[in-house]
Amino acid sequence: MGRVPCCDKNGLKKGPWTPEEDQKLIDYIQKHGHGTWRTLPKNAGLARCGKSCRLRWANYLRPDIKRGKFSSEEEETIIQLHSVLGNKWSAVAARLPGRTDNEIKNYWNTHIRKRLLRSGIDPVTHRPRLDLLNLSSLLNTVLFNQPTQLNTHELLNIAINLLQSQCQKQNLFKYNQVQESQPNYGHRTTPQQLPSSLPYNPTQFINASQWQYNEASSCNLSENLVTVNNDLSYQNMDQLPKPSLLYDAFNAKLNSDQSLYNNLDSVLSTPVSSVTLNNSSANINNSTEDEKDSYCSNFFDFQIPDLLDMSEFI
DNA sequence: AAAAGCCACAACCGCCTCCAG
DNA sequence: GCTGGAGGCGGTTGTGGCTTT
Repeated sequence: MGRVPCCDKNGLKKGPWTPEEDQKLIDYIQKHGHGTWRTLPKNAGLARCGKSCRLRWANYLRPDIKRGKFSSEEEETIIQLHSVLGNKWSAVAARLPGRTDNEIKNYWNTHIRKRLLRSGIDPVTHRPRLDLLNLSSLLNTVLFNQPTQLNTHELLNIAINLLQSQCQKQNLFKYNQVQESQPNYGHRTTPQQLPSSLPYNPTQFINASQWQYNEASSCNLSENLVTVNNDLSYQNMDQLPKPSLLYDAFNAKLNSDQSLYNNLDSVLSTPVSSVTLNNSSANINNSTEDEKDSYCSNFFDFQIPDLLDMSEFI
């Protein structure tokens, strides 16, 4: 049989509220308070159900509602709260004075969720969507300083793994072709000078005068989960890696153990569902604006189009 | 200029929890 | 302890306005 409806809907109006209805509801509540919502419509002379009245009041007519565009601060607050509370819109709204759960929910679905997706962030887990990542989007994230939960090294590391895996799978990328087609990449060391042992360890490609780690990081793959152990911390932002090192590392990996790539290939052939980051204290989002500026200027010195062209080999 | 598509958001629906009787 | 009503909540839909074709 199901549940009895909250009110008798025969003859009750639905749809958008008219200004006259709004005024009746406001006048009644200001005079008597809302009391029992079920009996309010009749007392206020409204042909609506109590539930409709309650929603109209709570989401639109309440005097303490702040209307208008969400500020960037409010947007950031919503994202942070959502990462902790999930779709508990009423709980999120309780921490944003003047905003209703319905308004926040709508704003999330129409604006924030889409923005996160465009940035490669899963709006449910607030983690990068590795199943959608490719080299150019990764680099765009780094180069244009878009919000991300991965730091530069992690992005480069994953980009290398993904790119290599896909190149191996499709057999479209030939080492010699790259070597011949690439112009001078500034500080890039030649592939012959790079070690070919695996697993890939980024510290092997580091010029100590440019950047350094306290500890090396690692990237573990198992079934649908990628775990990036971020046990490193940067001495300062100027010591972050330059994208040219991606090319170096990439070349080095092309000479490396096939078995690892076969393993990567099998792992990455199924969509990766999530990423677990440990100790992400080096996240650039925690940096000051000056540090970010310095950090970005390093990248814009690099030949971005040439690097991005590498994605065409995928 | 008209039709189609897209977007934002108010409003609705159904399920859940709480609590009084 | 059980029942049912009231309110709360989150997902979804309807619709009007704007943009694109």
